[in-house]
Amino acid sequence: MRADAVRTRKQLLDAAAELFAEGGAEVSVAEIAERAGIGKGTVFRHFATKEDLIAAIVGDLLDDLVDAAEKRGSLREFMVYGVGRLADNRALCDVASGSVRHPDVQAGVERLNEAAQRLVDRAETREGVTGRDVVLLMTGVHQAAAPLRDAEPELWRRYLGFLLDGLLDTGSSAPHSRT
Amino acid sequence: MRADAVRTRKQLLDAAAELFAEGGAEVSVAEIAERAGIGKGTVFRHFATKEDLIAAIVGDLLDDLVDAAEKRGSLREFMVYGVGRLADNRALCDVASGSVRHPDVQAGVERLNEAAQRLVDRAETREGVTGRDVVLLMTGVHQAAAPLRDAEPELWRRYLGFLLDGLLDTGSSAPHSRT
DNA sequence: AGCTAAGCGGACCGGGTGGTCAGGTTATGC
DNA sequence: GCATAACCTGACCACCCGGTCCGCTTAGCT
Repeated sequence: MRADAVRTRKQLLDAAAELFAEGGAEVSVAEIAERAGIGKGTVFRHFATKEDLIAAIVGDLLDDLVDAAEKRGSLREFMVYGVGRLADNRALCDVASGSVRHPDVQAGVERLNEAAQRLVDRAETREGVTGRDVVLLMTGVHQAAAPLRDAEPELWRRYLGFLLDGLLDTGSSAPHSRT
Repeated sequence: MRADAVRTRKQLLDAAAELFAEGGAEVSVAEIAERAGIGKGTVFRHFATKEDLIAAIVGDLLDDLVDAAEKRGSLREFMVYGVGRLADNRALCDVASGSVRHPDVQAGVERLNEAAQRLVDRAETREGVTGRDVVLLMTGVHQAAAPLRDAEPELWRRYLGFLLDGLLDTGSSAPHSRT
């Protein structure tokens, strides 16, 4: 790959990551190209399809979450981190809601489910809770708080608290204790 | 209003209600007109804008939920009913996710929040829970289960159970409180 | 320096959208 | 039955989208 192509590709990926984070996967290719300072045709030289570009961006986000699942100690910590990421990245919300059907993305979600499962195995949760449940419920918590994202950006923490009290089977802290 | 116009309007509203329920608010006006057996121009004779049509349909759905909140005894029953409605009506999901900005719809949501508040007042919930929280959390529960809507259509019941255990402060069957 | 292929840009294409309008049709009051 | 206004229609418009393509530029090897 030629040196200038590498530079161009980086500009493209940076712009796409930024715009997808702000506006979700519906951001137009033209807009991304403009932000990257390149032509629209160039976008399709690097990625055959818009979906492929989305998959490249979202794949990194999912990898980051998998890392978090493996490095963070507790299920609770992981969920706090995960919902936080959902809250500041709309593209992640799009994959969570199933509107991104790219195979790479689905594989990434599968890896995330498995990583979450490992956390569940180590945690004391209600009977029958799976890693997949945890991942889905994180998106639910975020979606609930999303309409007030601007007015109350920290609302999801409260909602995640409600859920965790119903989900975790902690012998220590009583479920309904404040914060 | 002329008699034939009344009939036409009904056909339009029926078709729109059906299609919005199945496919959400993104269903095209052309599609609605076709299903109703009328011309596209006729749609705009009855509703100045597509948003107005959506608001008319969604307004009825919200009224139904307000009725449910007033007629159902318990908060739990209401939430089961509400999430069930979300599960079988995509237009309702769209208003829940905030993608419908019509003032009539916002007013409807506000009425729903108030009705939910009355249920909360009568229920034993965790401190500080509001009717608005309840409405938002219903959408969250649904959104969490939505990606598996086809594979496991009843999944939301399980997730709603988790949430209710964290939300309700039932003196009788304390969920996990080993106190 | 010069050759060549890789890289780039933006006009262009087909398809789909919400919305408009001139002109034909029909219900309804008289 | 007739006049007329309300009503309906579908061709049409402007706009936006993802994706293509060809002519121009330029990096990099020799």
